[in-house]
Amino acid sequence: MNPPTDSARPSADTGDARLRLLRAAIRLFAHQGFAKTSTRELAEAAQVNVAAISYYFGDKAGLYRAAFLEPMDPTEDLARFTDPALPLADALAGFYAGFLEPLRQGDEARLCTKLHLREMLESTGLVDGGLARSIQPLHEALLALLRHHLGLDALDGELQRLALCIEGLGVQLHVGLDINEALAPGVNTEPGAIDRWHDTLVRAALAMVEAEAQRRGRPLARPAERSIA
Amino acid sequence: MNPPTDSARPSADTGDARLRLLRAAIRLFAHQGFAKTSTRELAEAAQVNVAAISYYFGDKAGLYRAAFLEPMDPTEDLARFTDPALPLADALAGFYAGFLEPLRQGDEARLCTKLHLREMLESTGLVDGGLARSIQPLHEALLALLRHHLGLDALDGELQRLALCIEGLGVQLHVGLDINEALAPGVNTEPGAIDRWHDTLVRAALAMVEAEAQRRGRPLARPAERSIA
DNA sequence: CTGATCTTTAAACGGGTGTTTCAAACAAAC
DNA sequence: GTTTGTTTGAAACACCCGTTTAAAGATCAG
Repeated sequence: MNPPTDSARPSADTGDARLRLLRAAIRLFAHQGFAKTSTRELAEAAQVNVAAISYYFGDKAGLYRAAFLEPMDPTEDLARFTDPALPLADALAGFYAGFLEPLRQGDEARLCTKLHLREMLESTGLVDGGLARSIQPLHEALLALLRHHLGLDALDGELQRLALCIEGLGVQLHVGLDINEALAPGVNTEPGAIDRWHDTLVRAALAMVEAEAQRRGRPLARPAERSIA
Repeated sequence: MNPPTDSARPSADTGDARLRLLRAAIRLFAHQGFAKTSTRELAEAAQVNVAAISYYFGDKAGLYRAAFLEPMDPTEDLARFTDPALPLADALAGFYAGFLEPLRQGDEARLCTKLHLREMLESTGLVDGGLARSIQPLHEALLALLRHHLGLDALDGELQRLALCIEGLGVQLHVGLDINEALAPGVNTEPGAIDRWHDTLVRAALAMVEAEAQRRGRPLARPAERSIA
């Protein structure tokens, strides 16, 4: 009669249906989006009655929100590169590590980021502030990092575009996971592929930042030691 | 009511209902995707009866296919940068021009590319080979360009990743049109924004290619004042 | 055991979906 | 003017959607 809320949930052992539903939601929503995923499909995938959706999450949108917000911890990603003492190359490596770590882990984490990416590209409007909470801080932190290493006081359009380009490289990896594999077979699947992508992305970002520093006639505050083998 | 106000229209063009439907399809499908767009919504937007969809295109999927394939001409984009005589910077400028031109034109072209991008990201399976036909040749051409300017005979993973990064920058512009504007207001809308994006992208790609040339110890045919360590 | 509370079940509801129907309206050829 | 073939319009069809309902099952304290 009284649906349990997220805060006051009964013992964990009974929440089996809830958990299965949540997992199925992450998978299906990530794969085919919100509109193309029906409640009956979700219920069947989770081996749960359709009514469980409204029972545990209110409605389909509530389930989507729960699946979306489940594992969000933006502060963790930020900590990897915001330290101003880090050399630029290391900071960029930390920045992209946040993008690549989900790929290293199992399908669960990968699907989670795919879900977030999907929301970013075509916002459903169901997750209020989900974008701002996860992306905006990352962007601000990257801007601060670039401003610091470029020795700039103010923020201008070129810096914004540079930041968006650097972020775009990371986003592209997830967004184009399938199509990249189609264009260049093995680029994502061969052993050590993720490490190679990491190196490539860091080098690319580094080159962009250095080129920008040169363009402005302001050499990098902390010249990154190139380790050319 | 007032079905055709243009009663004087000659019947040579099979009625403009088909065209209006096609235009509405491009707009609506690009904005909200296939699943979220209903046939009645399409008909109303085109000021056409619902039956016209099945009459002209068979069904909703047929209309989607028609809207998707309508203005596809990949050869035109290729011609902009495949000339081996072009300096690298000019070739890259031509490469990105293909991405940016739709942004310069009206909404029609922009929505068209958005439709293609959307299909690329979450393939509906409705357009058979639509991806391969439009993207694959671009990728191959870019690979050839890079191989030429880097003086490489063979094709390796690092070159593939470099090409995907360069393409990713162009894709990111369209994919992240809305979110980029949210993160950095004015970056897409201010006057001359597209020209600035063009410069930024070309510089970024150039920096990536030069860094790769340096990494391989094979300076570009047209080296900058960078000293080789 | 009884009774109370939480969970799951099957069926049903209203509404929206893609598609089809069929008759009326139309243009052009006879 | 009549006929013929085509284009349009409103309604109807069967189906699937998200959600709700009320009853049955499960769990456990007393």
